[in-house]
This record gives sequence, C-alpha cells and structure tokens, in this order.
Amino acid sequence: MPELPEVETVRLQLLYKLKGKAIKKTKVFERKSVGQNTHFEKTLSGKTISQIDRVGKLMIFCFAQEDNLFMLAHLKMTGQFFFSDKNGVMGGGHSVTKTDWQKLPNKHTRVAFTFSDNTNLYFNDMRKFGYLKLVNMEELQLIKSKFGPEPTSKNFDVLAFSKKLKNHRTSIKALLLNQSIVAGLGNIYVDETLFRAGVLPTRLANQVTKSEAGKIARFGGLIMNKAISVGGTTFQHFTDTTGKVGNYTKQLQVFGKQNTPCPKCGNLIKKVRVAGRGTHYCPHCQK
DNA sequence: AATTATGTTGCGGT
DNA sequence: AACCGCAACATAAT
Repeated sequence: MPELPEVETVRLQLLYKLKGKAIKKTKVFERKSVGQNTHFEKTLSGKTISQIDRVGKLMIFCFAQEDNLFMLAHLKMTGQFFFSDKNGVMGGGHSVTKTDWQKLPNKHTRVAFTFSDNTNLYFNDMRKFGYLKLVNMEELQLIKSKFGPEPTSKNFDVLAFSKKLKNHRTSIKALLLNQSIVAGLGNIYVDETLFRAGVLPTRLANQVTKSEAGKIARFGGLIMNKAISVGGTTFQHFTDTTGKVGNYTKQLQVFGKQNTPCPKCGNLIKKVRVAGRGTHYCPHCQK
C-alpha cells in the first residue's frame, strides 16, 4: 500500500536509525527479493549507509566512500522494514500484525542485515512483489529519469502538467496512477485527490481543464504533505522513538467509504472499477 | 470451499 | 505510442 507519504515516513525513520551504520552481515532468505543477485551479500559486506534518498515510492540507499553503488528498495504492496535494537522493534510498511514483528526473522522475512553494533534491519514482504536491488550510478540515473515530478514539490509545474494531460485520452485516474506522469500517488491518494478537486475519476485526461488540473496538482500535493506530517495512512510504528504518532486513515474522505454519506453533500459515496482499480467517488460533488 | 479483493508496477499484445 | 489486461504472490473476506 505504501504510496509516497508512507514511503517517505519509512525513509525518515530508517535514515534516523541507520545513518552511519556499517553492514556486518547480510542474510538473504528469498533470492527473488534481491533480483536473483548471488553477490548481494558479498557486495554489501562492510558498507556503511550514508544516506537514504527517495524518488516517488522508490527508496535509494547510499554508502560512504561509494559513489557507484546504490541499493534500491521498493515496497510494492506488502513490503515492510523492521529495525531492531536492544530497545525493541520499530517497523514501517503496510499495516502490521503482532506476529509480523514479535519474532524476527519470520516466514515473511526476505532479507536480514546485521550491523557492526549488532542492531538488525529486516526486509519483510509477504507477496514478494517488492525488492532490494543493487545498481550502479548509470542504472540509477536511468531509473530516476523515468519518474515524473512529485505534486508535493514546491517547483511542481502545473502548466506543464495540464498540457501533458492533453496528450492522453485515458481516464484521469489511470494517468494519475502512472508514475511517469506524476510520481507518488497511488490508489488511495488518487481517489482522495480527485474528490477534493471535484473531478470524476472516469473523466478523460484530455478533457480536464487547466483550472481542474491546477486543483488536482494542488490537492495532490496538499493531501500527501498532510499525510506525511501525520506519518502516512497505513504506517504503524511500535516502539516510538521519534514521538511522532499519527494516522491519515482518519482523514480519508472517500477511500473505502462506499455506501456512506459524502462529507460534503451527504449523497452516498460510490465504488466502481476504473483503470482496473477499486475507485471511490461522490457522484454529486465530482463532475 | 471457491471466488474476489488488496496498497504497485512491468510486461506482452492490440 | 498509448492503452488494456494480466501476471507476479499471499492472505483475508465474502
């Protein structure tokens, strides 16, 4: 589930915990989760995490004294990270049940790292869609170049976005899910954004006016920044080390609210299938 | 018990 | 090129 706000929340928590730590040992339980790379463990041995960046929903681990090695981490639908030290476990990813973190590693643990101070990082991923992948600078640049701008960015070019919409005749929902158009929105925040902007998910992208495109961009950024500020929609953390507790779930207006009254007009929220995804909207407020 | 849904993305086919 | 549908996989809910 993690969309941009959730990934950003996880990134910040991991950065706080992992910056400066040297990898002592890596254990791969599921080779598929590291792109079948048989040198994964050896390559990371002794490397010190210096930074964690992010583009869209993709995290990018950087290492000290290494300008040509990066570890990409994509959570896809069910990926999670857990960090454990003598104080307990902290986790981030999709929603978590007790058994996920009470005992680690467990049956969903795909990769485990032990650092030189004997703290641990676990990558869990029930459905094995997510991955950790080692790349060089050239590969990283290529991957980065495929992402569109993020609506959360101050420099987001609304006019360029509006013009881009004119080139497509698929639904606005499908386009907002396309990470090469705008990066970071997923199924939940697309529905929330279109509700706030008053635009039906089924509207063809090339029929969206400049004014509506502006609203979509503005609300998309606003909603995701707000979600980041409260720790995302589905992120749960357990031994709270930062003092930040929060959950955007409470602020959802339409997602998962089918057959309940619209918060603006009171008509019932509908759920249909658009672009192959469950889609929630208000038939009265969205045109 | 079989079917359907789930937060993502990349692929192959039209 | 743009777009659709589905596959990747596991689990919970209907």
